[in-house]
Formats: sequence, C-alpha cells, structure tokens
Amino acid sequence: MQQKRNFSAKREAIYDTLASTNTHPSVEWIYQKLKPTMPDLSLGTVYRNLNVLREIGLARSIGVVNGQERFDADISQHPHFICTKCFRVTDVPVGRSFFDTSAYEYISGEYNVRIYGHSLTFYGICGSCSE
Amino acid sequence: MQQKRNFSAKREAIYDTLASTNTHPSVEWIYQKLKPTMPDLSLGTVYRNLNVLREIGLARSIGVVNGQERFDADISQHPHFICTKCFRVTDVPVGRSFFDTSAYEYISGEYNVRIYGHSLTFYGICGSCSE
DNA sequence: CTAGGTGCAAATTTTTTGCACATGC
DNA sequence: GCATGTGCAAAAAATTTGCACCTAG
Repeated sequence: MQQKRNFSAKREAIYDTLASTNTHPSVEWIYQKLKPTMPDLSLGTVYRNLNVLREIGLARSIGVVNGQERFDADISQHPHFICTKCFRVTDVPVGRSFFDTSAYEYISGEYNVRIYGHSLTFYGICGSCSE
Repeated sequence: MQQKRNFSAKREAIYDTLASTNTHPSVEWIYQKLKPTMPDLSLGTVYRNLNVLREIGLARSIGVVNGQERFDADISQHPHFICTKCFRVTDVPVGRSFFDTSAYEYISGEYNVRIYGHSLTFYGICGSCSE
C-alpha cells in the first residue's frame, strides 16, 4: 500500500490495529486497544480516521451491531456470522459460493439500479454461547 | 392475527402503519405518519412498541440505515436493495434464488454455531438518484 | 384493584463537529 | 505559510428509561 506511506502516525496505528484483528472491532475497541501505548489519542480521532479509511476504500463497515458500528479492513465481500448473544462477528470463509454471482446484473436489469456491493450476514448463537 | 386482537389502539396503529407500507420505515417515519390523526402519540411509544413487535415476531429490523433503524413487517427472509444516496430501502422479490439454501447447514457444520436467520442486502444507486 | 400501556422529559449512548493548536512539507 | 491532522469538549442525533397517570377488564 504505497498510499499508507503517507499516513499520519495515528491513522497508521488505527489502520494497523483494524487490519491485524479478526474481531471486526468497534471504534471504542480500537480506541481502548491503542490508548495504553498512545495516551494522547482521542476518540474523535478514531472516528474521523475510520471514516477516512472507509472513504479511501481501506476499510468497510460491517453494520451496526448492538448499537455500535463495526469495521473490517478486509475489503473483499465475504459473509459474516453474528452471534446475537455475545455480538461476536465472525468471518465466514467462502470455501464455497452460497451466492449466485449473476444476481447483480439480474437485479440491475429488473430494477433500474446500479449495484456496487452487497452484504450477506448470518445470525445465530455461537458455540461458546450455546454451552 | 388473533394476537393482534389484543393490541392496544396505539400498538395496533403502529403495526398497521408498518404493515401497510413498503418503505421499510424508521421510528420517526411511523411517528410522523400517525401523529396527525393521533396527536397524543409520543415517540417513546413508537420505540417501545416496535421493540415489542420485534420480540413477538411481527416485525423485523432491516438494520441501521443512515443512522436510523429501519423496520419491516414482512417477516419472510428476502433481500433488500439500499440506495446509498437517498437511503431508500427496496424489497428484492425473490423471483429466483440467489442463495444456496444449503448454506445454513454447511456453516453450522463448519463452525459450531446455530443459525436462525440471515440478511442479504445489495448496495447501490437507485434509478431516481442516477438521473 | 391490577396489569399493561403511555406521555413526558430526562438520561444514556453513540457519533459528529467547532475550534484552537500542532506538525510536516 | 498552508493544508492536514488532532485534542478537547460541546453538540447533535438516536434510543432508552423513570415515573406518574390512566384505562381496560
């Protein structure tokens, strides 16, 4: 990512934190993670930078889970599983395709719309919460 | 709906409003719609009743769109299209299946999870917004 | 009388933003 | 010096909730 080279130290740290976890964290999670080693970090900066990262295409929103927006540095369109009890968000590796990729053009044709993405989310109870 | 028969006048009105539109409205939208003919309706009541309706399975959340939660009285699991410019939410009738229904058991098997639902949402620009 | 439903306003929670200051080029 | 980034705190926006009251049964 040559673009990353121009990042400020804080934007870099925020991106790195997001990119190095698979928890699909919230703003608050990232803030708490960085705060100890970056005591002068403010919450507003995390909000602002996640929005910047989203705008330039280095991050994506998983949606609002239990009142907080969750983010992912993995831009590829892959399904997620959300536990509605502990609110953990898990990647569902696309070892196979659940999804008919002709859907985009089909829907674009039926309706008069331009589609540029989709999100597929499964809801349920995870293993830990079932015990 | 025999259950509906026991609804209070306001819960009934809120459900009816939700059920008779295809706009996938927000709390505020329903409130504004009912307020003229129901001047003593309060916003809190709309919030409370939508949560009740969701709990008893007569409504479902489409998710948070542009900062506001959107609801649907159509419980069936069907895809939606969201215009990221005007934030209109449109049903995508499942004239065909984009979705491999073996996904649930496949994922449940791979992971140790119990799946009870999913949501499939397409993002893009609608016809009106493209002009 | 009791339980459930409601208005109202305050409180909570999440996210955004105005402003002054700092930093790198 | 200028554009960008940031801390801080206030503001905004959405949602929840405490409390008193009210109404149906």
